[in-house]
Amino acid sequence: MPELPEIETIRVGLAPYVLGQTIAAVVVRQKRLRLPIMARIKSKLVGCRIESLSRRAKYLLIHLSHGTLVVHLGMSGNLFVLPTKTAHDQHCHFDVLLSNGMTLRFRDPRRFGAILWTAKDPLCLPQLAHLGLEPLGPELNADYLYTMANNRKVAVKNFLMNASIIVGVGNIYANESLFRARISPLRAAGRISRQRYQRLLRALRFVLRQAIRQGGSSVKDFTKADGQPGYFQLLLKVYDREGLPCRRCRRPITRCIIGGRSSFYCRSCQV
DNA sequence: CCGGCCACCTGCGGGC
DNA sequence: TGCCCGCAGGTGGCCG
Repeated sequence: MPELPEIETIRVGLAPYVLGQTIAAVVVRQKRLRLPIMARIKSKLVGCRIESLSRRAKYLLIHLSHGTLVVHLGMSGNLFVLPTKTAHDQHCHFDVLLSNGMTLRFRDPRRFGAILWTAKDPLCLPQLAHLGLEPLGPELNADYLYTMANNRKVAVKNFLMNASIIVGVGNIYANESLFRARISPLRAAGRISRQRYQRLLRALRFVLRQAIRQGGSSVKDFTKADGQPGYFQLLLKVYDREGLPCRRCRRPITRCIIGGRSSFYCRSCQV
């Protein structure tokens, strides 16, 4: 489900319900996520106030009056705000009960997500410390991509999804931005000109901003904090469109596996 | 250092 | 109807 636009949508959607609230209680039903929820996390959280929400890569950072709760949604995770006492199922692993009678709930069927807590700078956590640049941040430019790609033989799609280079780009938006930039996902990262990286960066930023504006994407089940579905899926040009006509040239969209992940592109438009 | 492969886990849809 | 297989938005460890 979640790439950068979905996390950003969740961050903005949760804010009005959780900011300024005090944590009254915490329920851990399943601590075995991709990384286990730390023992006695309740004692770290109860009594704290939620000060602000931010995002780094695909991690949501919940800044507390003492410490930071760091949430990653993996492949199937979601966060909702619901009235406390709302029924839960077997995938609702973690609840934060707030002083306003609402509960912040983490649900994740596949349990590839993670919930971390730190008293220190969360950007110093091992999971966050070595991440690449934010795609919408000011430090990133085409020269950076061109330089980092130098001599790399890996497919540009994998390069785009490499979080030590640039963060937040998952399978959907890698495919979509390469289509928009008219670059083949199979092309070696080191065989792309500076000018085409400029084009790719513009396409990536356009696609991400558009998805954020539309309230996030999802193939199946993405819903925003208020339970409304995201609508970006209506705008997908290539992802999950194998055999369907290219929106630009009408030839069928090709699917192939790159780096173990399904990839979609137009063999005519993308070179 | 780089790149390819695999594991982690559950659910769903398609084919037989 | 029901079973089995392949596949799914991410990350990171291991190995050559």
